[in-house]
Amino acid sequence: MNIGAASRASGVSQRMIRHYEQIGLIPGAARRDSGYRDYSEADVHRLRFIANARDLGFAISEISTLLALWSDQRRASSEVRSLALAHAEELGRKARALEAMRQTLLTLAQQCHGNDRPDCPILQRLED
Amino acid sequence: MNIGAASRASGVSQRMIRHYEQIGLIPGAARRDSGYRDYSEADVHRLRFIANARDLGFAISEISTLLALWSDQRRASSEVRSLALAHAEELGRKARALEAMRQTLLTLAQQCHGNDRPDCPILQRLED
DNA sequence: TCTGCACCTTTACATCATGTCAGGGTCAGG
DNA sequence: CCTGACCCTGACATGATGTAAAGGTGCAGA
Repeated sequence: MNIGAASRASGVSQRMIRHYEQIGLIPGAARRDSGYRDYSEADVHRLRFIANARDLGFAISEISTLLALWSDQRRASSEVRSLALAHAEELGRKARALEAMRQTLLTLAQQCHGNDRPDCPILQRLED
Repeated sequence: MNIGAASRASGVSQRMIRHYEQIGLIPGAARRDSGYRDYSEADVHRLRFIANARDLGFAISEISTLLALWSDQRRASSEVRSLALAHAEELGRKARALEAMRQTLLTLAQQCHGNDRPDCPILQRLED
């Protein structure tokens, strides 16, 4: 399977497939005589795994660990679980930070009459 | 005031002060004969404004607009308000996305007994 | 006055994940 | 054999920020 087909089958862009290969997240693909990369079903399976992990917000370094655990038949599921929980906590931190910013902005916007006069508590707050 | 003092007074790193100057977010600083940048209290005030806006998650392009509105005495506060509300909505979108990822991970982790056996619903889910 | 240290200057490279473009080679059908 | 679709590598861009190198400046103390 050429890279285009592998990309369509996995949902990972050709650009990122080559990138993942370059940074060592996935092994170098087999090559045809022409130099074209050649992917197996197992390769596509791994790419889908990566795409799903990315969708859950895992960073490449975390995915690298997940891939190792995935292919380790003797792995302990507790390792995967604690990685997932740590990541969930990190996501929660980020979500709460964004939410706090949002609340601040909403409060300020509420205090801003939003007419065509120049005074605005939002700008005043930014000056402090 | 040299850049180091301006940095300490505003909370913006020297690196970012120079960067903001380079990308045109702030005007080029006055220079001494030595070539050293020289900052006024007004310059520091503007840098603090930028730092506060960054803390609220505004992107540089949005801050550029905010700075223009800030220095425009004839501005309408409604412009500032709608910019803030649009940004708040964007923050909400991102926060909800992170929260959805987090919930997915928590659900999966709950289904994972987390012992030393290899089967793990988290990894299974990533395979789909 | 010389010396040393703290500060300043510019330039460049790194991050992270991803897009896009350029300049070329390959393959398959008509 | 030509054409269009595909593939290759390499390079540049994003956004916000850090760090490092190589060199000039300014001031205080010996």
